[in-house]
Amino acid sequence: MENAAAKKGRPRSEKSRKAILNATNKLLLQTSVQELSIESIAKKAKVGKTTIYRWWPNKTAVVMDALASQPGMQTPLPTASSHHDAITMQLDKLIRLVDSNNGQTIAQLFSEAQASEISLNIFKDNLLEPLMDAIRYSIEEGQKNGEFRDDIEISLAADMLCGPIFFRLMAHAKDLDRDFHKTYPDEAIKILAPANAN
Amino acid sequence: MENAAAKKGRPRSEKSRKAILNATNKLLLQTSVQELSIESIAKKAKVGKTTIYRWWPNKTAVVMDALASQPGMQTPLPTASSHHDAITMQLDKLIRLVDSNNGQTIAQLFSEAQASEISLNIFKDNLLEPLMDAIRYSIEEGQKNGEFRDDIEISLAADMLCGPIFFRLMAHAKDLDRDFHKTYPDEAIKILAPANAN
DNA sequence: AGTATAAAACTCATCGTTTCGTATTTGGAT
DNA sequence: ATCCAAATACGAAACGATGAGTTTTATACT
Repeated sequence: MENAAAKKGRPRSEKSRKAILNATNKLLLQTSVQELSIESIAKKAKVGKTTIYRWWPNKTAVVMDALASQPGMQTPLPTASSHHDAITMQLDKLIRLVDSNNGQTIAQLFSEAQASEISLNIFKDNLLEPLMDAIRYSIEEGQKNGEFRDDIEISLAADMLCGPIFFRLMAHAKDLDRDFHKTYPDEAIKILAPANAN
Repeated sequence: MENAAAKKGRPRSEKSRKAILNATNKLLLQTSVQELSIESIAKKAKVGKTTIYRWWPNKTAVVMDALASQPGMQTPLPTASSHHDAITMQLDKLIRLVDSNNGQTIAQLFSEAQASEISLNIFKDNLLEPLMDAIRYSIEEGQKNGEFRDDIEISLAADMLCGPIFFRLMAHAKDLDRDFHKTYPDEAIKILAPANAN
């Protein structure tokens, strides 16, 4: 359906798309994802509601796109000299992400995802899994080369590294402070330290 | 307003209250907290919508009460022989809680709390903080008597113990499986092991 | 006598869909 | 190249459905 260069008619307006994502980002500075309505986006973007519904399945998808469209969301990590460093850098990046203006939005997206299977998948595919995959990969490689202890399941270790960050974001975001930034990654990675180390 | 034994007239109907909480619990087996409407509760409980609004401030409060009214939610922990054991038992209890029928409901309540300050406080006061307080207390005592290392902040350690459980509940509840039950508490508490141990 | 109750009607907001007339682009024919 | 017709996206408006939270009223209970 998506192939077939033989397609007539008017193409999707890139102008509308940008206006919509832009308006979404602006509105998110003032309201929560839950309070945000498709109608308000349409109004702010000076666009018909139909246009939004045509291109996105639901609100979560729009917000996710809007988030991704922000500059700075796509910056790759610098290469690390060890898997240990790679992981602390990834955790550091995650902490900065949830402590930014977008932190609340991310928490709210994660929340929306609890009510709808579709939203959960959108959230996972676009944000959570890429992040977790990278961490799981680093854990696996670090286990292979002996940097980490290998008597812990990879998926469990990844949850133990990332879980507390999301938990703090949702339970008491105030405490995502400088001290947490500084101490958490180093503290967390200890769970992977080989038994003979320390 | 709530005191004053000198009150004439009809008192609050305990029958209505139970019917409402009961209906809420039943409906929660079929729908998410987000989808649950006060109207549907009223209808199922054969009660006027007004009655619900008179006694609870919002949906979160009703659901919270309904959850607490279930048998098994109030069971105290057996006394532990050490703070180490106390914590693993508390973690075990938390895992059983979120892996029960109520797991999804708890995740959804946590989610609702992200959009509303009132809901967040209801959730924290009734569920999260009692739990976290107990764990923080055990950490503190264990640090005092030398059972745990004391070069980690109590609040951080508590988040590192509980965070992964909530994270798994919300991100991939399927993996709250028997293996997780069995391995997580023992694995998690290692973060508190003294440096010379192992 | 006083108050809680169920039921119903009400206002208001928003959702997601549908309809409609218009604007715009494309591909093919000339 | 130029024009035309088909195809499609567009904004605006209206729709029915749903549910929130309030108000009213007559009734039941203590």
